[in-house]
Amino acid sequence: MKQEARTAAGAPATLWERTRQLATREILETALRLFTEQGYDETTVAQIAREAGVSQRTLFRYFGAKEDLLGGGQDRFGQVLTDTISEQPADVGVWEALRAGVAAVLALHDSREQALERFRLLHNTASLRAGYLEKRLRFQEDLLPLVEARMDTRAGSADPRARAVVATAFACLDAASMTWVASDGRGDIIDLYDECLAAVRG
Amino acid sequence: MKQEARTAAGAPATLWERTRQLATREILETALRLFTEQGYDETTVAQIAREAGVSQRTLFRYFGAKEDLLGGGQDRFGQVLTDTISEQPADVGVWEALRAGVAAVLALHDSREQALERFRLLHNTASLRAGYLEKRLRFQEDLLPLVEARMDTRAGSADPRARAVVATAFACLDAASMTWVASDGRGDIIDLYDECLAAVRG
DNA sequence: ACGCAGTCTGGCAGTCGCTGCCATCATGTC
DNA sequence: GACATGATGGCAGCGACTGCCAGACTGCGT
Repeated sequence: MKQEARTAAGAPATLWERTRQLATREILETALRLFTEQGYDETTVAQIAREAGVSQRTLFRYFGAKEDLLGGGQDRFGQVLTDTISEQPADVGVWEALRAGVAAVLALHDSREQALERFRLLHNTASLRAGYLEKRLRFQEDLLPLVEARMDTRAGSADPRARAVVATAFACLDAASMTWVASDGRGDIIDLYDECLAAVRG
Repeated sequence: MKQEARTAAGAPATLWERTRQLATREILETALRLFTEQGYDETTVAQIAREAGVSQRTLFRYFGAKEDLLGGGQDRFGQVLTDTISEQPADVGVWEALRAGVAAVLALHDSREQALERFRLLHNTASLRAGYLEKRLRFQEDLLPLVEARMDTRAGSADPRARAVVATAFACLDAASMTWVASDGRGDIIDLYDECLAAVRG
């Protein structure tokens, strides 16, 4: 705790961190390659560890679960979402604020191809969807207070409307991304999202 | 295949079917008891099998997975949903048809207490939610053609609107049931559902 | 340069959900 | 009573994941 490693620029201070980053990258790349080559379920953690040159035990110390090997740091998504939304001016409506959050998260992908590959893997693999949906629920829970602040919510805990609004936003995002994948990445997801919302609130 | 067992009334024809039903019920009751007593994740399949007086192997032959031990035959939910919606007259709108389906499924529970207990277990157990959400996705996929038939959907596969509508309906159902559980089962879920939809469709 | 302390690593065993295989036993039929 | 048709239970095994322990390594003070 005495000497923080520089997170942004510059080489990491200690040798440990350097090797750690190297191993992390190696594991991540191996995993993504094997996943796309032979599918998520057909790839065992043991295989990834073997080909990445680390022990299975170490791999599980780096990444707590197999899902985490997808990379992209999905946990960051939640952060960006809540940050973007809470940064919106107070007079911006709920739907607009949510849209801004969604757009910010979508802009997080490195490239169109990478996004397409991730979404494709996600929507086509049952075991992955489970994890994604689980995280999604946590995001929804985190967003709840922010959304309630922008709606005149009833007192007490028996007001389902904020929950419904948040869940609907995610539902539209899902529909949009699924359609986007189905059409092989034509157009912009955010346009599809707008279309979904229009269809729902029309 | 030569002598069908009577499904509805009367004792089942063969002894096998009788014992089978008995074992099924015994397992189901034991499982539900243990789940509510000590939680879902804290209850092992081995324990259920032991206390129900069958081998673990047999238990897995009766129920393919641990989730299925929750009973209620959630697979039936999907059937009732699609049936109810497809039975709606052609001039009934999408939202109304979906609402009818939701109401039909909710009416499937034996009692208010049972429904509350199930929803509570569902919303509080991560591993259960995963399975539920997975099934939900299948239901959504099954509903898609029915909903598209009631909307003037664009040609091609790049129309996300039907997906969005279905997903929104489920999102509202989720929000409603979560709020219902949070308020310990006060009021009717279907009323909360209506409130959610009203909030979304403004 | 050396030793010590704090980490990191790999391997082993074990848990839990779940499946395939096979011997055994009960059931229904001829 | 003999025989085919299942149902059952036990065993081994897989895959994700965890706890534990010994050994290797790095960083730091001397």
